[in-house]
Amino acid sequence: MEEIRELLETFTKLEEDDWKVFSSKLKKIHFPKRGIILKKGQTEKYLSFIESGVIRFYIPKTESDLTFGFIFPKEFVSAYDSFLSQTPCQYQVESLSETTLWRLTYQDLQDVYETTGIGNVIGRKNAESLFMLKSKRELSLLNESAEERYLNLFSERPNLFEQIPLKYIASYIGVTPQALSRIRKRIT
Amino acid sequence: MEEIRELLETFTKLEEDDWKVFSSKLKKIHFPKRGIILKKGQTEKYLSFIESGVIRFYIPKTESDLTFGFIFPKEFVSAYDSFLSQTPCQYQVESLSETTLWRLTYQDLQDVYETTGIGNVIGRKNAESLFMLKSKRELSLLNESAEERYLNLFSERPNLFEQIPLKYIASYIGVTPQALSRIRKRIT
DNA sequence: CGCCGAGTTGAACTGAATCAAGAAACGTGG
DNA sequence: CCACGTTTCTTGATTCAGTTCAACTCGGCG
Repeated sequence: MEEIRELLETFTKLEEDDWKVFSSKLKKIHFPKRGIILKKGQTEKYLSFIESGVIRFYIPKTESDLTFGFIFPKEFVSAYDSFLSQTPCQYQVESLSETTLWRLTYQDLQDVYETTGIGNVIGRKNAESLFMLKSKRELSLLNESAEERYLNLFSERPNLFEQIPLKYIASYIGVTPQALSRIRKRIT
Repeated sequence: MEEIRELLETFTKLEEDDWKVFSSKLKKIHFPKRGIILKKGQTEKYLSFIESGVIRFYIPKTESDLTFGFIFPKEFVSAYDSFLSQTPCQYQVESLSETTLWRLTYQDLQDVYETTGIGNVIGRKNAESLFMLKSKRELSLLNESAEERYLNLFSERPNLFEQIPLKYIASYIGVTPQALSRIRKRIT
C-alpha cells in the first residue's frame, strides 16, 4: 500500500485525509500465472496497482495473438480506454506470472474525484502521462523500423527481456517471432 | 469564443466565474496558409483552440516528411506532449490553410488549474479523451492494413479528403503516396 | 524419458518502398 | 484570365523487409 502512496505522491503532494479516502476503497486480489484479468468484450471495472507480477495486453487472434503492452510492479494497470468510456474492451489483459493487485472500481474512483480536493489533479496527471506514452509509441510505430524499435526497447527497458518471452516482444515491435530472431542474429 | 465555452461544457458544467478566469487568458492569433505554428526543437508554450483553419502535425524529413495528425476547427490543438513536459518538441506543427487560433500559455493554464474549481476536471477529461484517441490509433497501426486504415479514415472523417493533399493522408496511414494511389485504384 | 512450447533457420512468396517518368491540378505573376 | 512553373498524383519496373510454411534444436516439466 505504501508503494501506491509513493506513486501518487509523484503526481502531487497528498494530504492524509485524501489518502484515507482513496486507500479505503482499495481491495487486494491475486491472480495465478496466465490468469485472465480482463476478457475481450468485457468492460473494464477497475483501476489497479501492481504489487507484484507482470501483465500483458493483447488482442487474441486465431494464429498467435497481437501483444501491444506490458506492465510491471509499482505501476497502474487498467484497460484504461474501456475503463474511461465504460464500453466493452477490444483486447484482453492477462498475468504472465503470479500477480497481486490492489484495485478500486470505476464508481469508487468517481467518488474520489468528487469528494477529495486532490483526485482530479492526480487523475489529470495520470491521464497526461499515459497520453505522453502513447504519443511516443505512435511516433515509434510510424517512424522507426522493426530493428530500431527492438534496439530502443532493449536500451530503455532491458528488464523486459528477462521476464517476457521473445514472441510477445516480437509482436510488440510489430513483427513475427521469425523476423525478430533474424533481427537479433543480424545485430549481434 | 462561444465555441470554446461549448467545447468545455462537453466536459463538465461550467460556472460563470470559472469561465471568466479561463477566457480572460485567451489571446487571438492569426496564421497564414503554410505558417509554422511550432518549429521542431522548440518547446510548446500554448494550448490553442482552432476558430478556423486546418492544422497538420509532422516530422520534417529530407525526402517527404512524416505526417501523423490533423486538427480541425472547434478542437484544441497543441504539441501536447511537449506542452505537458515543457521539453523541446520532436515534431513540427503547421497550418494547411489560413488559420485563426485562441490560445493561452502554459503558465496561464497552471493558474487556471490552481484558481478554479473546475480546471482540473476539464484538464483530466481532456487528457483522458486524448489518451483514448491515441490508444485507438495504436491499435489501428498494429492491427490493420494500410488499406483498412484508409477505408476507416474515409468513413470516419470524410471531410479530411476535401481539404488535405493525399500525400499527407498517405503518410498518416503509414504508406508512401505511390502505395496509397494503388490502394485507391484497387478499391474503386 | 518423452513431450511440448519457444526459439532458430531455410526457402519461397508478397506487400510496400524505391527509383523513375509522365499527367493532372494548382497558384502566381504578367 | 491566361501561361508557365511547381507541386501532386499516377503508373511502371525493380528491390527489399518481412510473412508464411516447414523443419529442426533446445530446455523444462509431467
